[in-house]
Amino acid sequence: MAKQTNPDFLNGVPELLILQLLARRAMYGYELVRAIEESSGQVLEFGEGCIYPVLHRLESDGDLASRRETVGGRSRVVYRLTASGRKRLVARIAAWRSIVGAVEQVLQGAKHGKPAVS
Amino acid sequence: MAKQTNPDFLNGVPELLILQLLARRAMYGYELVRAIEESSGQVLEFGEGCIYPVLHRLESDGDLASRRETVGGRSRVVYRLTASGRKRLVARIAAWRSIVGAVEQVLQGAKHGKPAVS
DNA sequence: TGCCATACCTTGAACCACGAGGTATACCTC
DNA sequence: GAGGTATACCTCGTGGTTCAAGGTATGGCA
Repeated sequence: MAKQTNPDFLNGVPELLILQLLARRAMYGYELVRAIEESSGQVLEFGEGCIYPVLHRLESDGDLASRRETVGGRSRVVYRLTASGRKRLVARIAAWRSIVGAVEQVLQGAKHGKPAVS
Repeated sequence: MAKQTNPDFLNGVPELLILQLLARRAMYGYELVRAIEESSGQVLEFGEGCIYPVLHRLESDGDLASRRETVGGRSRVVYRLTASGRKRLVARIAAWRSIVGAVEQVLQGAKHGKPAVS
């Protein structure tokens, strides 16, 4: 049995990936959903109900700016990274690498912390 | 001021580390709390309110077995990994590496998924 | 005309880390 | 012997986050 609750290791990962992808080029929500799937080799699949709230929160925090665009009669909301968002991305990546490094350290049974980054 | 909400990347990490540390040797809750801090170089610090519920859940799932021990008048609950828990650890590590690999792939801007593991 | 893909959004539930609080015993100091 | 600190266990409530499901609307295709 052993119910698997939901210890997926995703937490802040959508935000990190959104910031990273938008750092390369401006995109709209629906595009981001599939860009994450494709770019991760179908390993990471976030639904729209997960992506949109993050976009709205990041925008209200000033980390994203949106611009309405109409292509072929279709209305899209295109997001781009602001300067503030770029700083947030750098901080998030640093935090991510710190966590990953620490977990790997435990998994490999290291006894003493090493100052060197990967 | 760009509130930092709580996008720590910890989710299932306590469970993973507990399983890993108990795979090496049996430990009790209070010991685990500080073993995680020390073993991760003070990067990961989980409170007791986070560790104990995980221990109880893992035990009720049959992944841990507990044994009461009295040392110097002090009562401790020592946990050890069961066969089921060992399988869970292997699965959790595989999931962890899969996630980390996928995120790194996106961060490095890979376009096509590669079949090879890291 | 009907169907699917595109494109956006909201809502509700479940889950998890975390802080704060609570109990009890041993050890050390005063 | 009185008081504080460290050990050792536990529970509760809160907040943030993922996620499935549902809802709306338009364009292209058969």
